[in-house]
Amino acid sequence: MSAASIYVTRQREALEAYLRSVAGRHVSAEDVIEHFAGLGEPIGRATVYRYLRRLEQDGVIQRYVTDGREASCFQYVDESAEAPEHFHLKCERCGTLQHIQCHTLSDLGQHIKGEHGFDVNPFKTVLYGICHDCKIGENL
Amino acid sequence: MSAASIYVTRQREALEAYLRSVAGRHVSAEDVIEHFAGLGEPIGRATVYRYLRRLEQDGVIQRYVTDGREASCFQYVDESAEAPEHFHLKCERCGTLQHIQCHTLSDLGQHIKGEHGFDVNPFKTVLYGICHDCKIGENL
DNA sequence: TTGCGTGCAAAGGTTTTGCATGGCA
DNA sequence: TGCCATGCAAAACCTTTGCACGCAA
Repeated sequence: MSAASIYVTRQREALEAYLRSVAGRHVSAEDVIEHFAGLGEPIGRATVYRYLRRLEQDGVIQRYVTDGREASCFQYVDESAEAPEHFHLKCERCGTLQHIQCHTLSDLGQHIKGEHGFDVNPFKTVLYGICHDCKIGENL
Repeated sequence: MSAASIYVTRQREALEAYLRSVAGRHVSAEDVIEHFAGLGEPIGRATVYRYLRRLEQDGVIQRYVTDGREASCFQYVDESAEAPEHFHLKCERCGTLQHIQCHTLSDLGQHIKGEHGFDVNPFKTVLYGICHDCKIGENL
């Protein structure tokens, strides 16, 4: 599936290793850049963006957009490991992004596929709403 | 609910009328700007953005983000009329955005609220995946 | 008259692109 | 050696902000 990757460079190995190391979490391009800058072996902005885009096209990572001005986030698509199918829940109030795993959501995917002919990608999808804490805090 | 609106101006009336006239569809800020430019009575960029943000905060319209670089889209929240609770489906391949109305999705909202304490906002949420046509076209 | 609303232009943040150089195979 | 990958800076894109002027109340 990674037929596109022809040359193996220091930057690529470092980037892929880093992304794999944060497989459970979500990181932004800026996070990646800062990470390597902090390590003393910086990787150029353009390289990071180019590589992230490429990995996304290859299906190795998933990009998902959260809100308005905020940057995109990326996440390793680890088919085998401890990051199984899950959805993102983003609170419109406090901005918290949480992952949930729930068979009802898988059922939903089946339903939409069957009834509406649309194959939902749970990794990319972000459900918006108000989280528990915010709802209590504002007793709405 | 629109306690914030103090002055009534030509621009505001025109903007709100336009947004209401496209209640079913989704429009971007650019769409709005071009619409009035085409009419020969242009409204300044800043005014459009400021007003859209304000309407969003007042709950009159909903903003939802689709993909990466693309601009935000807006949509009138018409509680009473022919735009009842629905979800957005965006195809990752062809970019088409469709609306679906489906009680299973409402059920999902109930479930997430009950089980996960999260109150989903269907207007803002965009489900990503591959649409029927693209799936057939690429026979995946 | 008061002060919110408007519009222009400039700034801001994120992502892409042009181009010369570097490094894998 | 050939050609992809890198990095810098500049451009592109969407959105916000500063500031002076206009206009509703």
